[in-house]
Amino acid sequence: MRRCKAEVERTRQRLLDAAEQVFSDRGYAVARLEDIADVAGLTRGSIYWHYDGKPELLEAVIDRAWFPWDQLPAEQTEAQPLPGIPQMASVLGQGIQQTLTEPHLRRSASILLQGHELRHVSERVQARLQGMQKRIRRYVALVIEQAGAGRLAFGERDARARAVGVFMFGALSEALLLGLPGEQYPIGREVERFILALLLPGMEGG
Amino acid sequence: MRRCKAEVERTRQRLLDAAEQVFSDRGYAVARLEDIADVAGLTRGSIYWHYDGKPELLEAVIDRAWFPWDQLPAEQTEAQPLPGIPQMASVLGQGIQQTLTEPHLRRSASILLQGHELRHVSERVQARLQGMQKRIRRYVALVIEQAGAGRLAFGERDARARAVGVFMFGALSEALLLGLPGEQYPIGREVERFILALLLPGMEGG
Amino acid sequence: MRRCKAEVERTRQRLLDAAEQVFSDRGYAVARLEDIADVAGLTRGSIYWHYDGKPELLEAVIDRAWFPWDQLPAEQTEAQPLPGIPQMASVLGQGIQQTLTEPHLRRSASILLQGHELRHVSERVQARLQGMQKRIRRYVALVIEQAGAGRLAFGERDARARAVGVFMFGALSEALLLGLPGEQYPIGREVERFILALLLPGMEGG
Amino acid sequence: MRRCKAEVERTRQRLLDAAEQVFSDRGYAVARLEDIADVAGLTRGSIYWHYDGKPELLEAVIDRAWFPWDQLPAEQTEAQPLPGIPQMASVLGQGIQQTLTEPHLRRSASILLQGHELRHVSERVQARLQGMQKRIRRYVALVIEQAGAGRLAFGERDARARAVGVFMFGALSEALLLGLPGEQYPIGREVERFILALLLPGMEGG
DNA sequence: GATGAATGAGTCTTCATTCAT
DNA sequence: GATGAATGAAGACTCATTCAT
Repeated sequence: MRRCKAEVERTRQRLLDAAEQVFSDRGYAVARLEDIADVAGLTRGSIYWHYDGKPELLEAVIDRAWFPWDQLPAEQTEAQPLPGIPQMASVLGQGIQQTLTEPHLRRSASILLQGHELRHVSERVQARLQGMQKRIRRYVALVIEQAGAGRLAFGERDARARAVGVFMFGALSEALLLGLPGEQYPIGREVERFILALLLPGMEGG
Repeated sequence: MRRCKAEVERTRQRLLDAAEQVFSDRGYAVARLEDIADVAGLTRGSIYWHYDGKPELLEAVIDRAWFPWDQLPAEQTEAQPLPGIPQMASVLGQGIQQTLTEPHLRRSASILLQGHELRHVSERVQARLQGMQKRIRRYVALVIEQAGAGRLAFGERDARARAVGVFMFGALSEALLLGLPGEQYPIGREVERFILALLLPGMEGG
Repeated sequence: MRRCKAEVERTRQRLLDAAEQVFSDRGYAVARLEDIADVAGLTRGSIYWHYDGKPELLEAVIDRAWFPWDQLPAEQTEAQPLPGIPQMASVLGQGIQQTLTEPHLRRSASILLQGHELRHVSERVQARLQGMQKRIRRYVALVIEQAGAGRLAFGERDARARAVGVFMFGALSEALLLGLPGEQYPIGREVERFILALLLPGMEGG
Repeated sequence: MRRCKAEVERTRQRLLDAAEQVFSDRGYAVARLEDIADVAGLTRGSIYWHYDGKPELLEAVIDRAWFPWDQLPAEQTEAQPLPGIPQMASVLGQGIQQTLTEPHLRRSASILLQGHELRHVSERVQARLQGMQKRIRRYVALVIEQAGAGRLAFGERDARARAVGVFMFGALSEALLLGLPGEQYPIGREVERFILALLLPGMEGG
């Protein structure tokens, strides 16, 4: 019965897909390993060959999920020059849109936002959320800095970067909690517009 | 032991307080009725005298919770004239701040934001969130309308009202999910500033 | 609030009626005191003023129930001469018919036949059944004795009396277990006919 | 621990045996799954691997139970010629005796006769009883028909068949409800004698 | 006499987890 | 690698019973 490594890997991915789906649909606490196994076409018992238990399965799901903003540069580099504010707004807006539209991303986001009750399961959830927030803020701050260098009062730059992060968080949370379908509503466009509305006035007017 | 009506009412409130706390601390699914009973100083069984079960207890908690924005006027009336944008920004900012600071409000908010998994328990959760969002948007739209009547492009007013709602949602979600303590961070002030930055430019400049 | 004795007695009867009904409908073990209280128009708590608990309520119901054959003479007396076999057959048949038709009797019988599981609740149930059986047998034996004195082999008389008892038991059990309505089927007449068929041949032919 | 198929089947039988015993001893409503598990040498939880719950366990017990009269021919066939009345009486009498003596049969019968309260659990109980009654009656009617063809008034044949059924029902019920031990009392012999007394006179005398 | 709030023991049921095969 | 039987702990819910009013 020994299968090649690729085969095993495929099974693990099927398992993660299933877990992702069930965790996001029913919520981690209510999700049953049997449901996950069913979706994956396996049995409860076999989950334990691949993962140590339910919490570890959750962590694996979380660790596998990569969001558009996870690749945002944290620093100005020669290889990857920073965009201007309009382009950044577009990138972030599209990130939101994609996250809400692409099933895997949407499910992963839904799991991460499942509330601080997951704290008791894995502190990695909160760490992941914090990391995402920090990354977005840092990126926005960098772009703002470059766009309007020197013209912003001390602290103002960070406040605006934070505002962008909060707004994105809100767009995501709202859509997921209220079940707004990503395909129909141009949430990404809204995000883009309001980043522009928020950042451009203070920049251009300088 | 039968007590006078007031005593019974106090017991129910104690029960709701306890449920609020335990539901928000551990999450609804993980919360044990025994914990709630313990916190309320009662026994598991007596919960069933007052409520039909765990879901009904959740609904009672949700129905009891009133947030600052639940009282926002949905229409312009003579008795209650609409404020200007700065005052509105202040009101909404303080609402966020109060919600994150006052324990009861914070817990209630935490429960409502516990993710769409609560859908399977009570559809009232989502209805409540939607209602809150609508109320805030309507209010903001009214104030914008009054402040800059006629000067906004069609649809622009609602878009901005929506943006305010999304931002507030984000501020709340972020603080609750990441466990930011309301007392230390001036989140309300940030909300206020964001609203001003978003709404004033388009108004005054008109 | 003090009511006269008659009033109290009426309440107790209402309670016993309710208990009789609920015990026979749902079965003793499944019957809830709340159901009984509801039917009686009282509350759970007040049952305890009249009876010590559920088992005692059952006993009270059993003790109140009187079946037609409970009055059968256990001995030949001058005041109450024994009937002939045909008249006895008629009496017993009518007893069965009445028990299956009259609601109170039917319910009581249903409770008594609820199986030996009631042993664990009150040994009075089995004692009652045994008593009924003995009484019927003794009576039948007396009547047989008188009708065909001397002509029956030793032991034969008791065997036939026992057979009559068993047949009546069967008619009752069958009707109650299978839910045959007393009003529509002439079960009593059947009992009568087969007592005749069983007893007359051996008597007359002698 | 997974064992071979035969082992699993043995476990199921052990479970059914245990359920049979506990259901008949304490009564279905009062029987605890824990007791059943204990008797079977398993744990409460494992019952749910094999059956969906308590009611389904009851049904499985009922469906497994086969009484002597379940094999009685429902029709005259060449392969299986009908017996005469004396032989039939002997067969039925022995059936009763065996049912009261053999532990499995006695327990199964005890469960079926546990009263119509089981209606609320599974309508299969009543259906089973009715089926048994019908089968016995049909068989007796066939034998009577063959023994005294043409000499019985219309309807008389069925009435006597019914009487036999009722008597058997009574013998069974009485023994079970009053706890008469099958080994000591010749109840089967009594049934046989009753049947003869009831059927032979009308046949031979014709 | 009656009520209804409160108790606490009892039981079903679920489900993560283990492990022989 | 995978299966499915079995475990055991945990939790929701029921209900007889108590008791202050």
